[in-house]
Amino acid sequence: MSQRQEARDLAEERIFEAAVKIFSQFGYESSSVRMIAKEAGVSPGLLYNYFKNKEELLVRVFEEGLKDVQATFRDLPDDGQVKTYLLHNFRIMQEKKQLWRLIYLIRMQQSTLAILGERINRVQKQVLDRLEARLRSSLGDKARAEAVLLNASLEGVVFHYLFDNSFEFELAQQALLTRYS
Amino acid sequence: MSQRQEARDLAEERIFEAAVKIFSQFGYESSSVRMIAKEAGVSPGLLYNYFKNKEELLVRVFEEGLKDVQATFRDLPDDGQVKTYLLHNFRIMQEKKQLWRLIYLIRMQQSTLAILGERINRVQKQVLDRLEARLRSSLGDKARAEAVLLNASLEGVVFHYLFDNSFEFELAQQALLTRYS
Amino acid sequence: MSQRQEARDLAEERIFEAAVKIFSQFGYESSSVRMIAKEAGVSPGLLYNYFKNKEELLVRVFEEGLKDVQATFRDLPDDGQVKTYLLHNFRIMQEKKQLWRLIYLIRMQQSTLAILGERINRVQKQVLDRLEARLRSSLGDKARAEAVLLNASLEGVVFHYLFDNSFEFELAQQALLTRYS
Amino acid sequence: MSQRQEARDLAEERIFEAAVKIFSQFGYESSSVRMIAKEAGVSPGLLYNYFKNKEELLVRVFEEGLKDVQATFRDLPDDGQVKTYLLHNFRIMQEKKQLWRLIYLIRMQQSTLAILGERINRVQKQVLDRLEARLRSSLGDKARAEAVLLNASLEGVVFHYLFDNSFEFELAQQALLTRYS
DNA sequence: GATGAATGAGTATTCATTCAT
DNA sequence: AATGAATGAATACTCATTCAT
Repeated sequence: MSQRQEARDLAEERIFEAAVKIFSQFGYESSSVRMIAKEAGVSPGLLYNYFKNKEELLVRVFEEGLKDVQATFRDLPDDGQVKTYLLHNFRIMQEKKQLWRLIYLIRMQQSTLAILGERINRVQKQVLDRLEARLRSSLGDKARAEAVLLNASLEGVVFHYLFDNSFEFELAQQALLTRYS
Repeated sequence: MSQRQEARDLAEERIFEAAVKIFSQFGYESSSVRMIAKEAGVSPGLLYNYFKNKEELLVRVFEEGLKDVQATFRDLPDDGQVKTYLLHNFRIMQEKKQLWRLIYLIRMQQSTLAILGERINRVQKQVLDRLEARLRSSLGDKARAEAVLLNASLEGVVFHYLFDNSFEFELAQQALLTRYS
Repeated sequence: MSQRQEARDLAEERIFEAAVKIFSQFGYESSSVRMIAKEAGVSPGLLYNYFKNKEELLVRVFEEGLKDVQATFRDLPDDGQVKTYLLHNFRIMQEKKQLWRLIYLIRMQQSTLAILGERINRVQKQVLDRLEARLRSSLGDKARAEAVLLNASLEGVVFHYLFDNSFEFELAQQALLTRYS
Repeated sequence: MSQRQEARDLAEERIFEAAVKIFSQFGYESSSVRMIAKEAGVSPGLLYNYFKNKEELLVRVFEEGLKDVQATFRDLPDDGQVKTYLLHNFRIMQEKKQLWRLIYLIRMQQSTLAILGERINRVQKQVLDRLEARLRSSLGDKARAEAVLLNASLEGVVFHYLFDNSFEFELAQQALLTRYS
């Protein structure tokens, strides 16, 4: 029973990893279930033992990925400073590049946003609130505006890092970190 | 003859507008030729009287849009200051919302980047160089790094404006403009 | 009135020639009405002023072509000998290559044969009867069998001449003519 | 697993047979994938589980058919005489009527010749060379010309047998065999 | 649990034909 | 007579999904 459960988990895990890889590479619509199954080394039919359909697979991949990122954030030592927050972001962005690509793709696609938009909005709000809190002490009532801008700036940097291969990331990183030291 | 030409222009224009709308809403892959034809109020076959294929339609939409944006930029009064540049961007972003959405979607999708990536890279480089030139006088050799960061920040703001409907644009805009006044 | 008639005939003639060329090159199904119109230098719509549809165009082309061939035959001096008949065939085959290709294509295509099969059978019978008559004096009651064989042989040579570009026509021609001298 | 394989083989076989039938009846271009699927009693999509595309289906049908014919030739007792060769041809022509129709259709259609012309030319050359060898002993240096003519004559007979339902095959056959006895 | 054969609706594109001009 | 814009059905092919094994 336990063995069977493990086998199940193994297959599910492989499908999962494959889905992250394929979705992040080709986007939701251009990724076929067959491609994911092949990448996972299983038959196309097996996906439907674990996921109701392609859409649910995307949702689950997104949810798990988000949990993963949030857990990583929690585990990193945090002194509440903005600089530390930025460094964490740059680190995770590099470690979970595929996942981040996927999250951005989902945020921009009407079809996927319809499914996951609500969830994304909640996370955005949380992120923004925490960033505002970090800025509050030094900036006072300008903290909210600066938080909104900093969040957008950081996402702009991440966006370029993920999708623009001529992006001079080091320069942007240094400039941003210097500003918050 | 003149009536012919009018009919031609009208149909082409309607297909064009429909393509901008549908592409920017769903992205290239998820937009079907049928959807575009329906939106334009014509039969699917008619598209091929005006555009060689779906890909050429995308390219034309992109090229025309870019030309339009560049012309608008040229027509706006410019004192060479960063603040003015930002204001122009915010203005165009709002006026050409659909087009900008489309450009972002293209930049993130492998299949469309394969078609238009080269063109986009050239524009990116040009934008960056001009931004660097504006910053040169006040920042000296830190101008490049700041240009890269500012460009990313601006794009982050645009990104949120376009795809995040809970985005507090006014706050971000003020914060950014204040910094460069 | 007469001028108009001439104009009509001119356009019809050009469509005709174009149809022979295109049909014989690509076959009936693979030839598009647009291709024929383009080749004729007229608009696609004009075809339907002269021909009810694509099928009727084929039928008319075939009929006219056949008439043309038969007229040519009639005009050539004939001494009633088999050899002369063969020479006439080789000559026309070379002069009306396109037309002959078309006739062969029609004879082998179910769709076109359904339309023209009856007509073709009648001509075949006529050809065969005349050939038999030529052979009667020298061969007596074996004339029919020899006529059937000779006709098939001749058509085999024509077939290779038309569709097999590695065919050694000169050799075959000499061998056949020698046999009937 | 065995049942799987049986199902596979059965479906593939049915599609194959259907393709032979439809292709030989209508030719390549005029045969639609739908028609073939319907004839085979399967859904159109299933074809692509067994054949990469319509063209590969044609190639496979052609190659298999040719192999089959060549094997039959090899298995028939052969004394090296022309008459025996002719008899073999008449026999196979009758047994593999559909296949032979298809081969003739392929040879006359530009689109299919582009695919299979090379292969067909090689076979043609081989056939001709062997025929020449059979004739060499009795005809000497006229063997080549006679081989070319005989081959064309034989093909003319086959052509009429396949595509002309008023063809008096028995007469032609007797006349040809008599000549080489 | 796992397979992969099978389906059928969907995709981009072509094309004979019509008809207002 | 002549045009060519417009249509809609047809084409080859793909793909998410189901289900017997």
